[in-house]
Amino acid sequence: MSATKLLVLGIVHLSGGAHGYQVRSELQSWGAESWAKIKPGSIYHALKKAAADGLLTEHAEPGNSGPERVLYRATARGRDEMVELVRDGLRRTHDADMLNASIAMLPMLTRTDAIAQVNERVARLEAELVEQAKWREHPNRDAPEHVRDQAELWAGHARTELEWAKSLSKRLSEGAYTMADDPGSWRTVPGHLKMRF
Amino acid sequence: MSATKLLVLGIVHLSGGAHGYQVRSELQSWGAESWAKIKPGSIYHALKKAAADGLLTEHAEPGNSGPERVLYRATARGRDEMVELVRDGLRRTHDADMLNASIAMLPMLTRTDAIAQVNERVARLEAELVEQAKWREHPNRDAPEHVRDQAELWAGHARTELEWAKSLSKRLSEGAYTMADDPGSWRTVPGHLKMRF
DNA sequence: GGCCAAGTAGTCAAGCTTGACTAGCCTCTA
DNA sequence: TAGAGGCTAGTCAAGCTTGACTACTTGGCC
Repeated sequence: MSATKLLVLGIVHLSGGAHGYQVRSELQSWGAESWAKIKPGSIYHALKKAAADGLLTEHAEPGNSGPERVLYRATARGRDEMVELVRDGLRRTHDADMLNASIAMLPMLTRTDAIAQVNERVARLEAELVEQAKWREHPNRDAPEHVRDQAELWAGHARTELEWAKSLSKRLSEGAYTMADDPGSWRTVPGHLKMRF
Repeated sequence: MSATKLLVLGIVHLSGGAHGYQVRSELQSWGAESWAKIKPGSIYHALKKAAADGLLTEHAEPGNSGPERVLYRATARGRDEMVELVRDGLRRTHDADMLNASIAMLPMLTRTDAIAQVNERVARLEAELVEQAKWREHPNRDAPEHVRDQAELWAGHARTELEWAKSLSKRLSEGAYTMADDPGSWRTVPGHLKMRF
């Protein structure tokens, strides 16, 4: 699960530099503990790891008020890696956490790129549904009955996701959201103004 | 994620004693690596942990042909704990892995119990959908636009799951599947015959 | 003025998961 | 008949996640 990594990198990028607790609070205000199941401990770990990997830089800040804290800033490599993670998360099926995280970080992509990735997802879901329908005609004798039944649920989820992805693609085409290449995006608006989109 | 624990305990119970590789193969034949994302390493770990916790017993078997191996058998406490895990997984929303694992182990429950748990899930999903609809009328200004959009996807999944759970409940009421209290269940059929339901 | 609750900021050990690796046996084939 | 490849069976270190814990500050209330 690199959803944690994606979200943590994303918040640091969007806010133009942040310390651990800030990342934690921001994710909390997005309701991310519930849909991404991220606990505080993981956030601090992910920040340190990303810094060790050269995706973020660490600046120790003496606590002006309150305890000492560490400021993290994005590096160019970090941004590239994160954009790649978002693209991957949009395409990859069977990974709800990554999808959720990627949606949250959608405006990191340019509009055309985002549309391309979402369309790729649509294509994959359609292919998997075809595959699954085939499987249902020739069920595996080894798998018990209720395991086959479970496949039914998965197919339902896939159809829901398919409709949703199609409508997202459409909305993006119609100009919804402020994407990376739009005026007023996180790339063109200075630091502390970014967090309130 | 205790889905691993549930599946591992479940296979050992259903087969009436198994060694690690057997559990691994059985899960593989169910396609469990894909829907439960379980890797071999986790299986061996889960078996050892369960044995340490008194949920399984360990019997070293000298390898008659091939390497040495360890036989695991279920204990009474292990069965109780597993039944509780299945019930919990059926009720708990927001945890796809547990739900999948619980469905796979559905016949561990008695029919009336299973129906009760599934109905509880239905009730919870309905409540959450109401909650979510309320939230959509008064969206949180702090959360960016696409995060709200993501909620849309979740609602879609919830509706799919709701329909599915209702139909499962109905099928169970109509006598589908061989449950724990039915003749021919895993509780009444001797050991090595159990794996082919 | 003093004390408690809540907020800020983060550490740490323990536990689970992952991916790569070991090692013996069996079967087929050149 | 030697070797490759695959199946059986499992180990292990490294990495990620979790939950509990520390410590300091601020604000409010009696």
